Amino acid sequence: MITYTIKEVSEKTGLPHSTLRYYEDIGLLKDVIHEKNKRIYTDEHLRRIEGILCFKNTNLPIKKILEFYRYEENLEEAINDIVELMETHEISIVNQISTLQHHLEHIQQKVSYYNKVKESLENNIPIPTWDDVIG
Amino acid sequence: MITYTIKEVSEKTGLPHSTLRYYEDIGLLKDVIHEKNKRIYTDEHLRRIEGILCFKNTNLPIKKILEFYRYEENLEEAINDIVELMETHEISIVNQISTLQHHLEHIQQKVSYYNKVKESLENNIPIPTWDDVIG
DNA sequence: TATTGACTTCAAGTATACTTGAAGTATTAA
DNA sequence: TTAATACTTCAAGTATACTTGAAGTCAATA
Repeated sequence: MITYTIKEVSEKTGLPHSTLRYYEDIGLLKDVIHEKNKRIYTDEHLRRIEGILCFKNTNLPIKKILEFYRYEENLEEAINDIVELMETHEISIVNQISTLQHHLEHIQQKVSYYNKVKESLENNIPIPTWDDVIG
Repeated sequence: MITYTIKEVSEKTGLPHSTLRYYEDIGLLKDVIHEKNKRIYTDEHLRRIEGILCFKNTNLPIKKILEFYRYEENLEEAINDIVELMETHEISIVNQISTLQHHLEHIQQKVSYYNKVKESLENNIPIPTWDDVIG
């Protein structure tokens, strides 16, 4: 079986050692082998970390990620909870994307505007108003 | 001039009183009029809060938002900084969107998978593996 | 054998962004 | 005039997610 040191896992996942230990402390990473005072990780741990990062990067709070894995351990009893958690999270991501897209347009307008301002200042011509550029 | 109480601003912006006071404390909201022991807000404040929320909702940290408004007060000297801040932020938002879109696909697969699991449990048929549903 | 390097634990500290609570003030309604 | 309402200040507390520091362990090389 292929195994990894904490350093290798850290490099592969981009998570610092401290975070890997922290995730283990709070029960997010389970069954990490402790042998001769060293942690040993397997591909299963790497997959789990990938999953954690997917949740984390979509702004699911750690408590909810923990909940998800608790449910997964009792799939039969918790199937409704797990489906609801996932569907709610899917909606959350869709909403996050549309919020970002909406605000992106506004930021792009700002980029336009301040570039025009910059140009005007460089050429010593009057600074445009927001409405000159955007309105 | 149209003015607003803290309550009205809170209702219009969705920000609690405490947050409006906090933003004022840290210098994010400026020139709020204090009259007869009450705060008075104008449409300019509302526009400023809109801007703050645009930045906040796109995950620009408060320190950077403060920086932006400090730059804006010295547009001529800080035009390069402000353009850089905005362009960097634009890129950040584009990256956030694509990260979310990428992870959304994975979450949608999970939704599919757990819905199949749920169905199987309800019909007393064997639970599919991930590869059965997704692979 | 000693020292180096890579790990270990555990408690305490940090960063960000607010929120809460206690005590006070001003305006209005009874 | 008293009581209710709606605000006010300011310090301290909270939530989330880690990070840091000090002191110790283990195996391998000098």
